[in-house]
Amino acid sequence: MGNTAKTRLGHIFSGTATMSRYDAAQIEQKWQEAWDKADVFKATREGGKPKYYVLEMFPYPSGRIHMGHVRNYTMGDVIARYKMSTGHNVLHPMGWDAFGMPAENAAMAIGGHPKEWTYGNIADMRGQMKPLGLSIDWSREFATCDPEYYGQQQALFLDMLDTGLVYRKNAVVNWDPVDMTVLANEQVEQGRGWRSGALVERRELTQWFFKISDMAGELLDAIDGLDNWPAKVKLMQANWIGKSRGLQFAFDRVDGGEAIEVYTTRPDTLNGASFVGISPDHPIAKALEAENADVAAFVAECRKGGTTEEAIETAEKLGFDTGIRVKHPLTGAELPVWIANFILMDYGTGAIFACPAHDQRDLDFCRKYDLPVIDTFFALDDNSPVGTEAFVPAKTDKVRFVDHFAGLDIATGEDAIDATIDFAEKGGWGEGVTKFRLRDWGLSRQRYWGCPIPIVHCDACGVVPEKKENLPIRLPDDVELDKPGNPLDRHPTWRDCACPSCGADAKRETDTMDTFVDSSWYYARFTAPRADTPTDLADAEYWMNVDQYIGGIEHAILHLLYSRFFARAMNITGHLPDSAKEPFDALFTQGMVTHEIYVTRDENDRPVYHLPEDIEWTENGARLGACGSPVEVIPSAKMSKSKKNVVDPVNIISAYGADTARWFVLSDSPPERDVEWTASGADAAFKHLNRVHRITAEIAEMGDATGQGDDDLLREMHKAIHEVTGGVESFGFNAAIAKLYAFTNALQKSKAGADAKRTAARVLAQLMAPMTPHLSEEIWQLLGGEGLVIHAPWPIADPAMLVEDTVTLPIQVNGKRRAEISVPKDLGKDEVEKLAMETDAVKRALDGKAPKKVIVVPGRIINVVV
RNA sequence: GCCCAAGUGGCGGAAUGGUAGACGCAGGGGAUUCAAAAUCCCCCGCCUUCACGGGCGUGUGGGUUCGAGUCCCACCUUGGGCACCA
Repeated sequence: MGNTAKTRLGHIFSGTATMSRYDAAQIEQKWQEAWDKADVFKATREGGKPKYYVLEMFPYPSGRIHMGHVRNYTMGDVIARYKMSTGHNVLHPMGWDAFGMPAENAAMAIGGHPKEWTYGNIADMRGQMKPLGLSIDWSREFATCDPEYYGQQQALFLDMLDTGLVYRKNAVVNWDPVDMTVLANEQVEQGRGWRSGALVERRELTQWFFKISDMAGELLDAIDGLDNWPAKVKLMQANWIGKSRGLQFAFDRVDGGEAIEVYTTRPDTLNGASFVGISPDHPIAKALEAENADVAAFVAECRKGGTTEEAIETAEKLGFDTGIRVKHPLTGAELPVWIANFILMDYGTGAIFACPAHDQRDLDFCRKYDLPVIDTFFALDDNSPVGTEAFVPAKTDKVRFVDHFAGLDIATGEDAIDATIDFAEKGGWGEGVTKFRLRDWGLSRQRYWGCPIPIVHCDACGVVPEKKENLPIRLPDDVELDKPGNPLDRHPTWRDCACPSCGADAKRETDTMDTFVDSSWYYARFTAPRADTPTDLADAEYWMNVDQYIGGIEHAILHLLYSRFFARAMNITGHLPDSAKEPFDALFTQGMVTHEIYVTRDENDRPVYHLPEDIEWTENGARLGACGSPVEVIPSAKMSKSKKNVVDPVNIISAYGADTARWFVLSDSPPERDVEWTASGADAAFKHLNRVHRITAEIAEMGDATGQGDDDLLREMHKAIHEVTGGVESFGFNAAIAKLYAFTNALQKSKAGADAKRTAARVLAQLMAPMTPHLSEEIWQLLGGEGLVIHAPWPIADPAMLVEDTVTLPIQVNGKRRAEISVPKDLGKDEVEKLAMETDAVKRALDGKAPKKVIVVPGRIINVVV
């Protein structure tokens, strides 16, 4: 329980007001029961209403909800409730992304079973989430670790295998040579295994892959149609897919061996080639590795370190001259072939030609190994040769080529590339090709707590898919998790099975699926969560697509790209209609919840972190409540357990109520940016809700007397309707709330009569209902609103009430504001200019002379240039 | 290393290329009260001025424009992602 919050607010509750006080706990329980009783959040296809599907990225069941969840689900709830009140059948489901490593880690660290740990956490989190009053259809809830869910996922896998979307090949993993186990990237710390501390190596395993690269072009082209996605996410995805056009050609070997195919996106720099580089995983490197101890040692050196692109890109550049020589296709010059650790086998052909003058990596490499650097072009105004910095102009910049083979002189990089590809194709020694950076999706994981891959290995038949009637292939419960490695691999009997093809004794695949598979189709499953096929087409047809998807920007690439792939795969396999190939119509990426960090130092000057609720504030700054030691305050960062800068939503809800928590996370920052949780901000939110409760209760008790300024109040009301509606529809929740503050101020100050005030207060309840649904129901009832506010149709602003008769125009002199005038809204340009020229400020600035220019923007501004 | 964002008062932030700082917090002053809390009213970017006013001001440096927080270029700092964290 958050003592700080309770103490801080004790005084609010101790008031002696005769009016009933704002009792959040009582109000929230009362209205949650009313909603349950009326079953208002059950998604149905009835009534001929348009549908609206709002989905927040489902949580990993860590066991505790955090403020990030509160923010994420509150945003979705605002949209869902708003859409309910605008006449939609709303689908707003919740589930659990329940497979993954933390459950296995917990089992290893504290004992127990991943299954029990996970389902226990789900129960806890559901219990913490329900008090938030979210408009969720809980009857559709599922966890990805339910056999009913992952069995359907296995069926999907088999269908994808049938259609050629799944295949096997070798791929590298992080290998811990001490624990003899595969490590996740997260488990590699500074190149070492997190438990053993051993230097990690890259090792090849045969693994299952989804053929996402087949759809690279389509996934890229379809980005254009994602009108309601953030531009930055679309750009990140486009860059990730990485379409490039380049030249593919071969270097003939001097020794007559098989030619080396290379791919380059800068064929125009072929004159500057100083060596040919191949990946340590290139077939030629592998062949040499087998017969040459020096090569084997070098390649082994290259395989040290993790598999991440970051590790490979930032590693020190290493090279080995193979002694092989190739012929430059144009000049006939001999070039050496080097093995280089920064060349990826996965991209292009796994071999390149290096042009050090115009590529920084190549240049660093050539300087290190003393290879020649040949300039192929210069800037138009600078002939100096490349030194330590490669000359890499934008492809749209014009440069001057030196003695170019395709006859180029001054040209842009783009034109030069096209001309070179043309030249090579005409000469018959090369071909223009389009390639993608996107690699196929490796889905095999050597872990227990995931969806088993429904495959059987038979000595006679080879790799055989399991029969659908045998699904789900369930995870065994009796496993030992106390040692590293995959417990399925060492289970005495689970692997044993009959071959689905010939019936002979066979062995199950022991790898499980990447948890990204689980989250790549859950949105489709929510449309028919109990169907005995992956989806029910009629339900999918009605509810898909997700109209509004909401989640963290950290999922901008992988999760969203994999989901887009899966929707297409499900369409091909008959589980989704054509209309649902692109599953998320609109995407919103919200920011994180942050908090200040409080730290003291131990005797060794190491930081000791403290929870916000243990801090006291004095005139001299922050100190520890218990002992009074001064505390250093570090600027806000993402809430994390290790830094203890966390505020538990459960504490906040019991101190202030859910409506305050919801109001605050929406009010203080634009939703796409981070929000800093502050105790004073939460207090302010709570005080405001108290004030709304008090004001509306007073209005409810007013007599029917007429007052002054009814029309002004109603104008304010219509403006509030207009702006709050716009704010909600455009995810401007903080702006909508600012308007609600202003409208509340206007309502409080207004001297209007009871009728106008009640009308305005009921509209206030409606406008606040998506954000503070419990308080809104209470006010609505108090003011005699009909039924539940969740069922009341959203108010519509009267355009006639939104226009002002006069406008205030600022007058600038040379772009600086010097005066303002108030004029009728429709006054003509010439009259406005005349009035402006007569103001003192303009006369003073002109000093009797004529202005150079006068700009009048009607209804906006006047600028006099002197 | 590569890709993508974000930087505005003491603080969170607002602002279709058109009055920078809406709204909220913190702070100051006042009303109410025996007193306090709660509540209500007023002030509140920085410098300068008794005041009227003037100058400066949206991370830094340039540019486009009658006019730039907003558009363009370069840089700095912080955050997200980099394919086995979810």
